[in-house]
Amino acid sequence: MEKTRKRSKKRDAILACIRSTRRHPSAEWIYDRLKPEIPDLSRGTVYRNLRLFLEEGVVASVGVVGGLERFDGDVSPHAHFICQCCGEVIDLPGLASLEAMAGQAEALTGGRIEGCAVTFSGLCRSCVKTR
Amino acid sequence: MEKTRKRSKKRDAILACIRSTRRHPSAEWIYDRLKPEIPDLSRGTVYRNLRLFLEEGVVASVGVVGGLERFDGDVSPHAHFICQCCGEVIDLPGLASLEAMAGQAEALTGGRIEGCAVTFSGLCRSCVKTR
DNA sequence: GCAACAACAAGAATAATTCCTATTTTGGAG
DNA sequence: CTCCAAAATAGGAATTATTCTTGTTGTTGC
Repeated sequence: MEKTRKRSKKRDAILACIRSTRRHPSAEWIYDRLKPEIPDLSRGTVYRNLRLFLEEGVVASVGVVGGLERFDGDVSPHAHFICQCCGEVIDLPGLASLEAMAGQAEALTGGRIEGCAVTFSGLCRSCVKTR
Repeated sequence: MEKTRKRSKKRDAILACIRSTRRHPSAEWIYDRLKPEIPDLSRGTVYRNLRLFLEEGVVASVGVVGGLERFDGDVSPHAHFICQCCGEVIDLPGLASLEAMAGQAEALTGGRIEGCAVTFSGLCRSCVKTR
């Protein structure tokens, strides 16, 4: 609404859906969630708009978990924790020294850095318990 | 050689191939490179052994670039830079505060952290020039 | 050498994503 | 409001990386 430049109800619904959850959804999850509400929604539309959002920078890709790419409506720099057991993706805001690292990386590569993903993996608290 | 517990010439060749390059190869790249040398090599063998190596911890997954998963024979903790233009993956060793971040993350999640991937993306030096 | 078992080849099967074409929706102009 | 051109979409076929299956080959220990 605020940032997207182009029209379309479905596009808006997809973006709203991503922003409405902290679950870091996959394309299929978004499709399943919106389909009842918008019966004539097709997967192609979800995939296409996700790519557009990535280009525009209004959503970010968190990585691939269990073969499905996961997205995040929060594009501010922050890290993620991915549970190898249940596949849950958890935000880790406020991690220090993230920008310092980006600076070092830019100096090392001599390129232009546009994104930064810090991802920890392991077992989340509840999966640790059940083992 | 030093670390793998099980037999097989082809398995050894695949691991040696990964360790012989800094290009962070994909499964297909490994297959293409070894095929002339080992004509009766099949893709299944490459994929299966890569999964085994991941389980054993002798190789690491760097992420998916352009739809292909990329691997790294260097499993020591270090960051990567991925060029969005040419797809090159560059090592960034010696980045400070990586372990401090892992500690913070473990405290935040209350889970068990087993892996850590720091990935910067953008344009590499040569791709910046050609733009 | 031979039995037991792990590794393998070959290609079929799977599944996420992209692509293609005809149709629909949108926003603006008359 | 109506009509038009451009943009977006539906639906499903096509693509493609990866996994799975079956029968074969190679290896190890005896």
